Amino acid sequence: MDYNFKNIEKKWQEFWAKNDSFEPSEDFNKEKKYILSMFPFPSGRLHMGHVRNYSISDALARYYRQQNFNVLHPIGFDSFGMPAENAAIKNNADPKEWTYDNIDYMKGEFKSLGFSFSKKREFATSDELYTKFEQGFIIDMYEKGLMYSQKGLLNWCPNDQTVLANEQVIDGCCWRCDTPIVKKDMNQYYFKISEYGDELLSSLKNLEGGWPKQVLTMQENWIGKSNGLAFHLFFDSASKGRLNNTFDSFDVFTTRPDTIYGVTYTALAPEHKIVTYMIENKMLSDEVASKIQMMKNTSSIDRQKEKSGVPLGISVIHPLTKKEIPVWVANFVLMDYGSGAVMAVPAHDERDFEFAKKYDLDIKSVIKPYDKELSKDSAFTEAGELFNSEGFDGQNSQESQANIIKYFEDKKIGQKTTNYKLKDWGVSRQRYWGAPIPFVHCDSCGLVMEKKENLPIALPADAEITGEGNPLERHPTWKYCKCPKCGGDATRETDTMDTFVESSWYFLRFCASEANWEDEAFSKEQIAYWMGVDQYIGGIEHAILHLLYARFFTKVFRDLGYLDFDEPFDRLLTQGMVLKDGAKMSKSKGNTVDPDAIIEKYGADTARLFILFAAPPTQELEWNDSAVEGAYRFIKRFYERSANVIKTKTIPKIEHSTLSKEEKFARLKVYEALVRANDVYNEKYTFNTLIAGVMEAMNALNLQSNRAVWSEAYWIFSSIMEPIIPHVCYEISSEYFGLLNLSAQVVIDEVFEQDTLMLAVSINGKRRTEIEVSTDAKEEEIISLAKEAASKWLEGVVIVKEIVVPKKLVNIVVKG
RNA sequence: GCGGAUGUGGUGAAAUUGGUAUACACGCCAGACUUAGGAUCUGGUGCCGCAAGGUGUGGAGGUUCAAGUCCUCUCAUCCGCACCA
Repeated sequence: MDYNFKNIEKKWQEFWAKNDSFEPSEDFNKEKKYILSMFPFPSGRLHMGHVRNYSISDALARYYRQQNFNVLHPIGFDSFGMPAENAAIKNNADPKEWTYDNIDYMKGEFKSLGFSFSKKREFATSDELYTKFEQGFIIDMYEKGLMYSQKGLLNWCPNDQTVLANEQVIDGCCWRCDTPIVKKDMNQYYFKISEYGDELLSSLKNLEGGWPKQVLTMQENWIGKSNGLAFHLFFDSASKGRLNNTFDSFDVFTTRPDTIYGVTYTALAPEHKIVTYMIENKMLSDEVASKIQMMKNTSSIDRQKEKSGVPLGISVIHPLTKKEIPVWVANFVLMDYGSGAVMAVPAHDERDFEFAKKYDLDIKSVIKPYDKELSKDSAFTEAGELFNSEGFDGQNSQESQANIIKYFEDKKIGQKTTNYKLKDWGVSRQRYWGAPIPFVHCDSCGLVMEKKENLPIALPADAEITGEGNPLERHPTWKYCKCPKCGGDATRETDTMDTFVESSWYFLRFCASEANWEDEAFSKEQIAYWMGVDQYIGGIEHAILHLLYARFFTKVFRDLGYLDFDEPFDRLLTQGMVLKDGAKMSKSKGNTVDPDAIIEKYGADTARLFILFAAPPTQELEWNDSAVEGAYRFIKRFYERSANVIKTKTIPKIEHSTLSKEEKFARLKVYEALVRANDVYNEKYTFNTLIAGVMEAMNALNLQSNRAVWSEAYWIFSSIMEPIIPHVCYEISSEYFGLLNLSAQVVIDEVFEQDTLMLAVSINGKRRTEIEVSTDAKEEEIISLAKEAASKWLEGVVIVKEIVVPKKLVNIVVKG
């Protein structure tokens, strides 16, 4: 009866593989559950974060299978991306070979962990069959006007030699290699995600309850909606002349129209087109021009250190007071928000104040607090009462905002406007290992979409990857093609797509059964049945990027008519990180624990049990070697004590009333564990408490030796623990129960019925003693028992009140 | 600065949602079995105290018969965003 995990785990892994145990049914009348873990990048080996991620989803998938749901629990590989190319540069490897070798190895790891993934729906996003449909979608999006190309200032990573999306720039550095990014003027393709900004924001409401609050807030902040007033500031005639009449105005946006009368200067971003024009046409002194150039060259982090600016020597007219206002260039004005220009109200905005103090600009107060004096030493940024504001004097900030906007609109000099921080998603990358953008450049037809029947446009196998430039661009033949429209000589687009495009629809592809893979990306019917994902599980690091893009794609696909819902993921669980020695496991810190080594030493069940027992899934998990041993010991005991079980094809019938106290107690604990298990799998996901409940019940079982009680307990345990430690549970279940117990378990009430129960007795809320009372004892009876037991504490005091909380306690309130 | 969380034994963590604080596990201590134990089993283990008892969920107040849980203030830590006009 030795616990030989190696034999047991191998045996059941082979059994599951041979029986296709985890394939979803095509019967769409069954109730479904779609359980999805974020798919991995095939970096080579699984790490503990993966093991945690898939242990959680596997537990849910296996539970729902037992409950007779049709369960889709797929896995795939997010296999395009730069590490493959970097390996190619470093080791002269073929990115494709490198990727698919890694995938093979990781599939072996999945198997050795006993994860119940559907095998038949596995794919890698670098599969040409996946690229084929993705390219089709891109063409659709372009034709629908949801994708466009534009020259613009882009985030360029000099190390990775590619453009990055705004979302991929962290603190001014590349999200992947931490190299400071530089701005580069390039042509780039964009998805119009900003067009969906409002819906992406408003439908976050529908995710409340299902998604962690933190993620909702992060997305809300990222979208960054703000309402305000936009208007033109017109140059005075002298300034217009200086600008050769090329410009007569520029736009500004404010969320504080109530401060409009306090505008004393305005500021443009260093990259603003008027500034560029003035520099190019030598309208500024060399000194001023070089100062502006320096601002442009300064990274966004350094720009935050100190405000600086220069006057441009031109002025605009205040739209209401008609006064002249100087125009400055200021380093704190961002080109990519609003119009790249601001009206400055130093009296009521901290930045404007700081800038005005530094350059000795006018400060004009127009709002005062209701309850105190206006300070001259700082900006008053709160709401208050307007003054110095002509017809709006005396109004409060809030009402005046609406009134001032209306005034601008009535006079047709401005309008109510909504601004978003969310920018369009730049998706082209100058890299090899990605899905080619299926467009063709033709001298006579311009930009032409590839014909869908020619898809996929696959990568050439013989590209030279050196880390410099774009391998597709440099390939001797790949880019030369015929124009799909006129048939003339043309060239292919050599940019590839951001890998986040692949992960934005992979969950839809999983809904397609293998039989249809060649013909369609997915069918509407299959999608309608399987979507939305009932439970999505992954790391918080995807809170913005992936999860926002996937939501965007879902809405786009809806508008393209591919599907009929608005949000892809009904419930989201963001798992905590796996730590060792208080820090995130990482190769550079040398504090990693290799899953393969743990499996070799203790087996997959131990790894899974430890990971789910050590902390609730949403919390950080500290790796602890001796606690792993503890998990192993529990499984070993669990297995060895199954020797007490009698073989049976049904759950044993037990006459509860004939049992001893210990036997009754053991049954109580067993059924308490079952109740908790249902609660955990359906609602709470706190697997640690479920496991604790089973351990408690095991401890209680050990105090008695009734083999019927043991058998009933194991019938239930090997069912409710199977989602967590499947191999050993299958072993026990097949040995004693013919695998017939791996299904929904019925809670019986009689075990919870006790003859007597213990009530705590407290005096003034302080626990003093306890009493045993029969379950049908009357309240007076209980009180008198309690008084008797607590007599010691009742001498010389007056009883004010007696409170009986049924099945819990008696509280006696005393005075004196 | 704005936003989101989290603070409970030596450690990871429980607490049926206002009702016996510390379940379960790790660690530690003791005992048993052993030639031996880093195996296994049994028992103990919040803190102070010989005990009676006192005290205890970051801190200070409050509501309540009763607060880890609700309210007010406050401190600390972590995370995200950040010159967004």
